[in-house]
Amino acid sequence: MAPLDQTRKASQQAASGDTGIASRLLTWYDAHHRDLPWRVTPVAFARGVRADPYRVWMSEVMLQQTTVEAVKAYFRDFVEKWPTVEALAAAPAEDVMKAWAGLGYYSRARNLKACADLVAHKGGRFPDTEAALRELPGVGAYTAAAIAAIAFDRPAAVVDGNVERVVTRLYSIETRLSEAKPQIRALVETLVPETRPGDFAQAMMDLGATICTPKRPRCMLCPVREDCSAILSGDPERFPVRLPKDDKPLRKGAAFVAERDDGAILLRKRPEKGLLGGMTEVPTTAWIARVDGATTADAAPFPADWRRAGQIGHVFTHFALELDIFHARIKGDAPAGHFWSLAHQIPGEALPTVMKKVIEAAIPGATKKQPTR
DNA sequence: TAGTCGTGGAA
DNA sequence: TTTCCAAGACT
Repeated sequence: MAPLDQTRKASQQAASGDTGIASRLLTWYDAHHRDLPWRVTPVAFARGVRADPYRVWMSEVMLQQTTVEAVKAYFRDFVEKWPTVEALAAAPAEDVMKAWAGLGYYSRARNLKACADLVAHKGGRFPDTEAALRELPGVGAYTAAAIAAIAFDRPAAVVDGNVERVVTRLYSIETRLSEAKPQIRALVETLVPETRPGDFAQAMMDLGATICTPKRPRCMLCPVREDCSAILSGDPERFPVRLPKDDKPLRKGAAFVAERDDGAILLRKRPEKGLLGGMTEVPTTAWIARVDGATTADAAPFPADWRRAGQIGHVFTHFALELDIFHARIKGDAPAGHFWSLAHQIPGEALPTVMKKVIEAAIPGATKKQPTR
């Protein structure tokens, strides 16, 4: 079936009152939904309970390109520290970065803070329309639709990676995913029910996360298998159709862990923009593509009795990194642009994971909250 | 529009 | 071990 025909057929079904897919999905969701810290259960929703827009927004930003399991602990920590958007707006940006450390994509944390400041300044209420939400920093098409649907019960077309997978399978969309997005959105719009659009969105995502998985989908358990085109072909894993990815280049460099006699470590802050923007690091060389790999202490930001302390590897989204680690004990004041972080402060610093690896390589246990040394 | 931006778990 | 990629946004 041609793409336009698929869309037209779905439109006719929706227009003629065939809400079968949404209906079956919601029934399944009532019985099999995941219980998540930011979620209002279907039973509570039926009693009139509505999600707190602040918590919905917080969870959606954290969940951008991030797994549910990784988000849970951070979400609980954030809403405990800052229960309201006003509380988050009143917090120092540094504290927010520290609390976000380890979750990745750190521009999200900056945008989170900027958005909280903006919303709090405008009275503390989040906008309740997709268009107005879309204007907030860090809120794109997906997140605006998700908040509108989940927090404000609006029939927005919520399209994330799960939904793309479910829809491309339902309709066996052969078009490359990057080009199929408009068609996918149009199809989702035809599926969104008048009632419970928020639960429908969450049901689609739960289906994608637990049944219609990227690998080995559990089609036998799927509530919409009778509606699914891909299952007939016997190879639903084929969808969505993606382009093969390029290999990641390797970059190398050296990192320098300077330790004071009392266990303090010399740190500095990265520029606000770019990779690991606004986060804290130990001094390092530039991370450049090189084949010799022979880093020496000559590259250190200042002279000291640098001793090799091993090597760590880390994989970012678009490159892999190998860092040679050097360790030295130094005395005196921190060089310009650097600061000493006391041993008990180090676990709470805004250190991205790669930097925790570096410090651990030189001083085992230094970044752990309960030092074993 | 295509590249940039983290991390960790699953297979 | 390697590969994939997760409730994407921004430029």
